[in-house]
Amino acid sequence: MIMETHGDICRLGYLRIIPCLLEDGEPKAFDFLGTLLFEIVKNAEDEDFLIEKPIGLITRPVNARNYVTLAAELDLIDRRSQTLGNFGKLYLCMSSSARFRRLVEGVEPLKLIDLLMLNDAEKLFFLWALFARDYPFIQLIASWAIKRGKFRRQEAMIYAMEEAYPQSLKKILPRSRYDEVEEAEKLRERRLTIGDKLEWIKSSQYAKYRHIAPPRFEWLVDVGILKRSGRGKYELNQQMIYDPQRVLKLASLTPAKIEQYLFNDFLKPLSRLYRRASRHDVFKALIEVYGSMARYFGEEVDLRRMECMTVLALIERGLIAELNEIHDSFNSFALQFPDKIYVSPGPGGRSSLAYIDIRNLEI
DNA sequence: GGTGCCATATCTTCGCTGAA
DNA sequence: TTCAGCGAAGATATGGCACC
Repeated sequence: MIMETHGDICRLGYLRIIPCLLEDGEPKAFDFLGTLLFEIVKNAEDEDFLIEKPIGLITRPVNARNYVTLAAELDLIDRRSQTLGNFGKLYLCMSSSARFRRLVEGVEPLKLIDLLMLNDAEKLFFLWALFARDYPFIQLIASWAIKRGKFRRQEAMIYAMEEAYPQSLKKILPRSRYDEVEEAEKLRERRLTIGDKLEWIKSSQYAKYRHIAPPRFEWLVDVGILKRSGRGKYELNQQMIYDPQRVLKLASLTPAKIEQYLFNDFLKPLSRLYRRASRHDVFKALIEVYGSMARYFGEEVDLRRMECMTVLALIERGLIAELNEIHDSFNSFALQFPDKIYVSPGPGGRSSLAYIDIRNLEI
């Protein structure tokens, strides 16, 4: 679960720049990254887009820095080494990252709308990262939001902080930190003792609410589940590419089961938007994804992750294939080219590692 | 009244120095 | 060589305020 958030960090789109800043492999202090991020985005203009009054814009180095912290929480950055984290490496394996590389290199400027809006593959990527890293808080919030359909921010904050937050802490914190759970369970009681609304809004408890709950609803807007319907109001996004019932199912799963569902049944509604990938498409995408992943993770790459990334790579090309199909294809390619494609057990036997000799493989 | 943005106080970690 | 003490730098939590 993401423990550090700030009211500023509402836009996931900015996070795509951060892995590109770390691609050289050199460790970078968070303040330095924040300054770089600020310098890159400060000149992005877009008068048409600004009419919609988007929130969470980077306007100062200090809020750019808060985005760097969020990137670390989402494992785009590895906090200890201050280099690329696992999700940061995975994002760089997507072809969608190319334009942010060019932006960082100063080759191609981008408009504000390009910095903030995610394409479908990126929406799925961030949904994956959020549900994996903010478990179980984001799941509870997403379920509540879908069941409500339409709601005000105030009521959403109350639910998030007084129900979802204590439940989530209870699930993830060890017994030694049970006092934090007990503190969270008293939030409602404490709020109710503050009679005056003005006093409530000025209270430190309200300040805490503002920094923890609202960004999460904005993230659900960015991944396409919710949409803003006026100041401080949200509703279900009727144009969402997903099926709300499948989002509810996804929100009920433990992190270990998320990938299996997200990249299989969850994708079925996308079939009406994308052309079915052929075996040749799948093979080509697998080889390319392997090539990218080998660059960041070494020659033996996590098979499951490679297959998930292949789903995203196909969506980037306007094609769709589910994880099970990709897995079957990989197995048949491994049988066809046993000397060039093989799988070995990963550390601890939990995952499988794939190796593909791409130099001598004819597609 | 509610929201979004910005600043800063406080806490934590890191790294250097010198004494044992 | 180890470790305590200290200052600096970095990280985090919270509060204030302008504006809608």
